Amino acid sequence: MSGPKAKEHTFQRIKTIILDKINRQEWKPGDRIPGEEALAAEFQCARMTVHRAMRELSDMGIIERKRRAGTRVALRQRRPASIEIPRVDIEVIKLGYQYRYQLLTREIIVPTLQQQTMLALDPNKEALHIRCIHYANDAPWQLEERWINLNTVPNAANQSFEDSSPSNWMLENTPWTNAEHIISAINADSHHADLLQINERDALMSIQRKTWHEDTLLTQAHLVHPGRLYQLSASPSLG
Amino acid sequence: MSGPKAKEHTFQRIKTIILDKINRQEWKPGDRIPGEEALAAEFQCARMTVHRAMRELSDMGIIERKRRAGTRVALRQRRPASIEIPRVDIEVIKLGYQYRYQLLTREIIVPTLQQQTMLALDPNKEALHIRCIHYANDAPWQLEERWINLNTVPNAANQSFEDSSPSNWMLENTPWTNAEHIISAINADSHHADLLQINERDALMSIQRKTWHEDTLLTQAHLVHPGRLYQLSASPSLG
DNA sequence: AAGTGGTCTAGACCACGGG
DNA sequence: CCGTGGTCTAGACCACTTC
Repeated sequence: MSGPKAKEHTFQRIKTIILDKINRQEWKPGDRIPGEEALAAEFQCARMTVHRAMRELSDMGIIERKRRAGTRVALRQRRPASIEIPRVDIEVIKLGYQYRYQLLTREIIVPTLQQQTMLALDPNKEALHIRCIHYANDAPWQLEERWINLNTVPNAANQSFEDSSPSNWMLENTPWTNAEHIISAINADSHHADLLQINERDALMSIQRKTWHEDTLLTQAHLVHPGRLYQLSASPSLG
Repeated sequence: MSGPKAKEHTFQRIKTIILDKINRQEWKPGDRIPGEEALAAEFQCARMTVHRAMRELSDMGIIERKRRAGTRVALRQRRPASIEIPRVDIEVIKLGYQYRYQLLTREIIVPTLQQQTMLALDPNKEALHIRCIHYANDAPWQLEERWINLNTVPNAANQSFEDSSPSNWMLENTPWTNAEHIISAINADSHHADLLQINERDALMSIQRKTWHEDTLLTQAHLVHPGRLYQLSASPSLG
């Protein structure tokens, strides 16, 4: 019973072979590797097919390519990793817990000067400020504090956010083009301790997310998780 | 003074146009997008060129493609972000601090049973255990605790690690094929407080990294940063 | 069964940048 | 300069999956 011979694509086969040579140190960092035409001849395929394989290896950071100079095994092995920051409700359910959402406060106010500069909001303009908690099996999972720019997302003013969380609403109703995350570890203050039902000074994982459409800020969120419960995992984005 | 007309590649132009239509909600999530042949006719180019553009959009998670069913704007917008876990010495220098490294302990011992299972090390086999600190301007920046599998990385036994850190040595001398990172927030214990010159219970950012070559574990590292000083940033991997 | 995307080819011209 | 990679073409056949 030999397994069904899944036909491997030529470009994938070439990738695997090149990767293998690099991993076995047959080609060491800095070494020049044969050009596309030579490889195409060796693998009996079109140059485009080799090119596809090499481009993907280049995207992975395994090799470095320069015109005229040719292709070399990358010297400095990067550690780029892909991290998925998931929708909080989906994540909680996927872990087998029951998800619940609670709105704490919702107000349309003028941010303080400090917040204006931090959030890149217009001075003296009102913005929507929301605080809410996401629960997993009635245990606080994430505290969310969010500012929404009413200039760019005016519809948000009509939403009560009593039943559905602003993060989901934003994701589903507002197209965005860019986002930035800052991940850090902080100590819980008395406020955090109260809301998240933990002790003061407990370690918290903090995620600050800013979301833009083109060049205009849509929303800024500060997401805080109890450190004991929460972890992010990152793995290399492989080809 | 119109800028120099940098020639934009056709596939890139197509990507931009499609992305723009999606961002402008002209094509909404779930909508079907014209097929490759239709787009090729519209853009007056070969189908392969359209395919390249669409494949990259698909890799970005913007669209979803299925044979026969066609291409649709992705319903569930993913938030994959790219995070770079840098070499500690390079990062410290890049921030403008002076880098210093100090070895604390280095011993070849048999891991405890708990460590054996955690590290996937062979039972009753010796492994190299290292503890060291990385400083930025004489302030502790990162505490590193590392196990190295001597079956797969025998050369490590000959390294003193007194002058250069094991993480750099591993990166430069040992090819690896896969890695996994777990990021969490923890409270400092008395040990941490002592070594990192902080207070007990201060928040720490913990990064646990396992590195493999094919299916064999090479090394496992626990990297701990004072939370006040350290933050990771993640941004979408754009095309 | 038929329409869609996925791969591949054998050429071509172009752009970059090291020799 | 000129070798190398980068893109593009106009076709072809194949694989998948829904109609």
